[in-house]
Amino acid sequence: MKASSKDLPSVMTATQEAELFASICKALGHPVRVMIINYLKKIDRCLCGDIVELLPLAQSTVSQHLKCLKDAGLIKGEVEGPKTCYCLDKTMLAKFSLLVAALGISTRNENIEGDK
Amino acid sequence: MKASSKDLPSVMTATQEAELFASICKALGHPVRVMIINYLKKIDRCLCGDIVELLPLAQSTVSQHLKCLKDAGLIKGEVEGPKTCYCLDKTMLAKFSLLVAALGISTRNENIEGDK
DNA sequence: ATCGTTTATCGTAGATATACGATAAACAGT
DNA sequence: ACTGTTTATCGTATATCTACGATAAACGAT
Repeated sequence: MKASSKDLPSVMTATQEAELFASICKALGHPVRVMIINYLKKIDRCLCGDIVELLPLAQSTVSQHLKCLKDAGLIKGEVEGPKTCYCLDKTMLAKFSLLVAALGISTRNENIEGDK
Repeated sequence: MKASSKDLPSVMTATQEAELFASICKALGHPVRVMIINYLKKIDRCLCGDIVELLPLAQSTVSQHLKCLKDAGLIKGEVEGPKTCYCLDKTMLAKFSLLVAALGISTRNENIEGDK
């Protein structure tokens, strides 16, 4: 995407919020990563190997998914010797919740342009 | 040894909810599509051409993004002669809201596996 | 029927994503 | 130092995504 035009209407500007929201959604856009998030929500913290044992995926693949979630800021990894302990980053998840709320699904809708 | 997909714990099962959530997130995982959603939220309904005029993208590209959002169920397209009028599908957006709420990072820590 | 408008789809090129095995790196314990 | 354990990263093959132009399809109006 080019998105360098400054004369675009504000809704169509690639705002930081839209970018952040899209990047989080992208990270959550794979079932395995959603499952990992759900799993972490349940057990609080875990090692990469724990997930490898639970999923029919190679260790390198799981590690890659974890990296994806970590790059998006959704989880944190704390190195403990040769192991890495992962947990949810609740700050980012809360931020995500706010962004979704800002998508505003209410039945009300205000007309900004006035007409069409 | 690895568990076969039948023995996976329920959190690690590719539930319909996880699949649905991931597919919605995937559709929202591109800034342009987020902008389109925001735009639709603002003006309620619009044509493909309206968006083409606002973004530095080819018509075919915009149409592709619209198809992506439509396939994910986030928007509806209503054919009006040679034109197609797009609007948000608030039902799906509400569903998305619920799924995000289920991710819920707040103090409440309920289990989302019950499948409503 | 023909023209103009609008949109969807096709074909395609280049970039990302996703999976894997192999390997390297970082320790803990002998 | 050596071994075993755990994880990250590299290289790679395949698939999907993203963008474009060209074209087809649908329709209203001449």
